[in-house]
Amino acid sequence: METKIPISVDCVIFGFDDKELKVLLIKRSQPPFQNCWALPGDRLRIDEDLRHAANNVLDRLTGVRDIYLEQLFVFGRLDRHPSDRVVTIAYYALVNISENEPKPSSFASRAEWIRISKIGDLAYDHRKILDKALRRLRRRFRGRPVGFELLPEKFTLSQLRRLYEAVLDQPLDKRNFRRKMLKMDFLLPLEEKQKDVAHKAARFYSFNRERYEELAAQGIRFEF
Amino acid sequence: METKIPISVDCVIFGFDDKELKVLLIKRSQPPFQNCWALPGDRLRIDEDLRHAANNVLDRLTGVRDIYLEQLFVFGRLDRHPSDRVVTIAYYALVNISENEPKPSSFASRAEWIRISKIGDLAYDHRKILDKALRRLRRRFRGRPVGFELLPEKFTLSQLRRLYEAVLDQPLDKRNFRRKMLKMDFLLPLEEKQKDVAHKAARFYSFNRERYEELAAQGIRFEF
DNA sequence: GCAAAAGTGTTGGTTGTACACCCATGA
DNA sequence: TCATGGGTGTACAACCAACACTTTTGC
Repeated sequence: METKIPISVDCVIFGFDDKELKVLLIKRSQPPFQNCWALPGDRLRIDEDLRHAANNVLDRLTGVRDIYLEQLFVFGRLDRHPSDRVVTIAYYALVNISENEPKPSSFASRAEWIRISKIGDLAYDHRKILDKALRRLRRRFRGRPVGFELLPEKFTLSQLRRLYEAVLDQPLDKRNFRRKMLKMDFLLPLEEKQKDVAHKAARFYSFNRERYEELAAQGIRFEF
Repeated sequence: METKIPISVDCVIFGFDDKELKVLLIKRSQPPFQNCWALPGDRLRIDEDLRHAANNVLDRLTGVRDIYLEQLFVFGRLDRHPSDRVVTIAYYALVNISENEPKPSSFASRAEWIRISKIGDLAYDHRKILDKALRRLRRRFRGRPVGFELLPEKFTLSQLRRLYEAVLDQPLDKRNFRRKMLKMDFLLPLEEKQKDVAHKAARFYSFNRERYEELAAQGIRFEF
């Protein structure tokens, strides 16, 4: 009985443009699913480490590189691929859109940031993979402070709040949000403020990752 | 470039004997890692669905069958197998020890429930897999009411508390635990009480899964 | 001066935590 | 009658949700 099976990796890359949550998709230039939108993904080679493979695939198809990919789930239904049996390992990541301009290549004729709300069906079972990634993302946002990867280095508390509102898909009270976040004590207030805005300039903050790790190591729980 | 890769499935099966958390292990009768303890696991066949494969493997090696296995993680380091490259998909489950007496067969010379605290190193990277499963188990126990699978159908609140104490590895206040659990309103108090115990007989409860699903569907969060 | 977003406190209700004694039972 | 675990209540602290006005800025 055959026990060697093709494995692929697929990447769900989330970005945020200060208003909406987006995902990095490619348009396939080849069958199967020619001209369909799909998650960037390709076969795993036998000498590739899994996470490296995911990074390589992503780079090959979209030019996005060197990001931290986290394993999401394995999808292995017998019928998930139209011809072969292919087991796919899905990875996901959060990145800053403005620092990751996609450039299509290989079998991707296009590679673009697409708004979540505009995404319909995708190639293979990629829509299911995306939905799973979205559920995971929401759970993560409630359970601990993530998502700083989706923002620029310096951000205002309103930007951070809008991100949470976009991901959790619900409005959040400005004052309570601010208090809760600042109490956690891993946001570093900067001297710098917004400029050229038609309203009171907001203070910038940066995420103090070291402080966060320190607190997390002490077992502190950051519920949201 | 070769892109077909052997895949295996490994199962981390947790049980609880009213005192300690245990895991179902096999002793391998074949190389590699002959005579080492290992998680029950074997190759995935090309026509097997993933979860079925995990159930089949578990049944073949230990006789434990028809349990709900949840996907844990994929382990795919290039060096995790001494000769080939094998990517493994780990599954985990919680079962009631007294209803799942292991019977070794196939390449398992033994199949036993082993106390977590007694487990040293295991074959392959199985120790790492076990550690990951333990971390997941603890997180699950905090985040929602799980673990009823580890108990008999009817159980006392003390049994439930001892389970939580064993998994979370910390003592819990009797009164607070009781209040918190009962407030969640998915434990069904039964008329039946303990018998032949040298102290006041405790009331039995059962887990009202329907009520739980109903509450969960309403978006109620059960933090512990 | 107006539109737009920033920033700021208080209150009432809920929840979590710490803690100690009496009860029922079998040996 | 003693040892064992079952079962119960309260008080204080911490946390959360709801809510409105003043400030700064560019146009």
